[in-house]
Amino acid sequence: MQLTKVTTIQLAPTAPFNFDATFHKPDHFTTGDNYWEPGVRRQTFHWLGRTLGLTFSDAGSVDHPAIRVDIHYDSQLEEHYLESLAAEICYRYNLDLDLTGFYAAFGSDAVLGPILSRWRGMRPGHPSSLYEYLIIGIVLQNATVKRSIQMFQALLEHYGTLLSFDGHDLWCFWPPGRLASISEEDLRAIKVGYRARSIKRIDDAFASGQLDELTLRQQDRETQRRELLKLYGVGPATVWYLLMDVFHHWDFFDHISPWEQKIYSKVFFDRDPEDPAPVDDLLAHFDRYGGYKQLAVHYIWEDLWWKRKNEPVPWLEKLIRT
DNA sequence: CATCAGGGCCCTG
DNA sequence: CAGGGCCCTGAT
Repeated sequence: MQLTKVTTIQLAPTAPFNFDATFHKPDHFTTGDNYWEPGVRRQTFHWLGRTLGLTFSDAGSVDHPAIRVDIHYDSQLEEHYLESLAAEICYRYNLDLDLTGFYAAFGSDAVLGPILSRWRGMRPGHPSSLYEYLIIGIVLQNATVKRSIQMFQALLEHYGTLLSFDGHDLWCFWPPGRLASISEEDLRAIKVGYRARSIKRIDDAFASGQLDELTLRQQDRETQRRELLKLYGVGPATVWYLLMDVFHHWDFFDHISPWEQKIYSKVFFDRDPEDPAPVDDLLAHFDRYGGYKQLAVHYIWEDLWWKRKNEPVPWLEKLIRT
């Protein structure tokens, strides 16, 4: 689908704001639904029944931030639609997040201090809706990175829409309920394996109205956790990611998967990844970051992945099963 | 060739 | 609460 029309809006994040570290997370695997280069991020966006192509451009500085968003579309967008889209972008990327308390508390911390100044203004966040993130979470399960990418790409190519805009072709997610007429067998045929059942049931849950993202955002964390765990195929690992990335809770840390345990062990305790520190020791260690523990670990984690992007980190390469 | 684990989760006993 | 099984892939 060619998106030939363009309209532009400006967003004003709170200062400080780091464009690249917010709009590109080097630990997220890349597929054909977004394209980043310094100062520019292109991505598809499914919002209120419309498929859009978005180009985010850095139009300011860390201390005087501004984001230009070129919205590529094909049918008329009303003013109130643009307003709700802007609010949604703001939510997903945490453009209103106030980081001053976090920086004040840990700016002079021996470990965190240098990292905070290196990435000053970086926001946590994720481009996906709850539905989209659930699908991604399912294809991450029990698979190597390469296989996850393969499954996700196959899903996009079968059920998504290829959007052409701004000189790029990027895949856009399909809407919840799209899989109603698709059988579990159809999904298995594109090699998602036993995850077909989880994907089907998640799609059903949204189509039937059992789950509504905007309603769930208003609930407290434990309600969110409980509701998400009701979904077939969603367990502790997936719900942990969701509470952080989709629901933006920064003050809890209760799960560490085996591959992350090895990396944290090396980073925080300089332990041999083959003989990692117990999960409970790591969780206890994170307590020092109090109500900011997700933010603290996110900063340290992203710092590591940016480092790897610029130069190989030999011990880390071994732990990434591509 | 065969075997096995991988960025989990469900189900059973 | 422990452990087997699961789709597929590629490493060994």
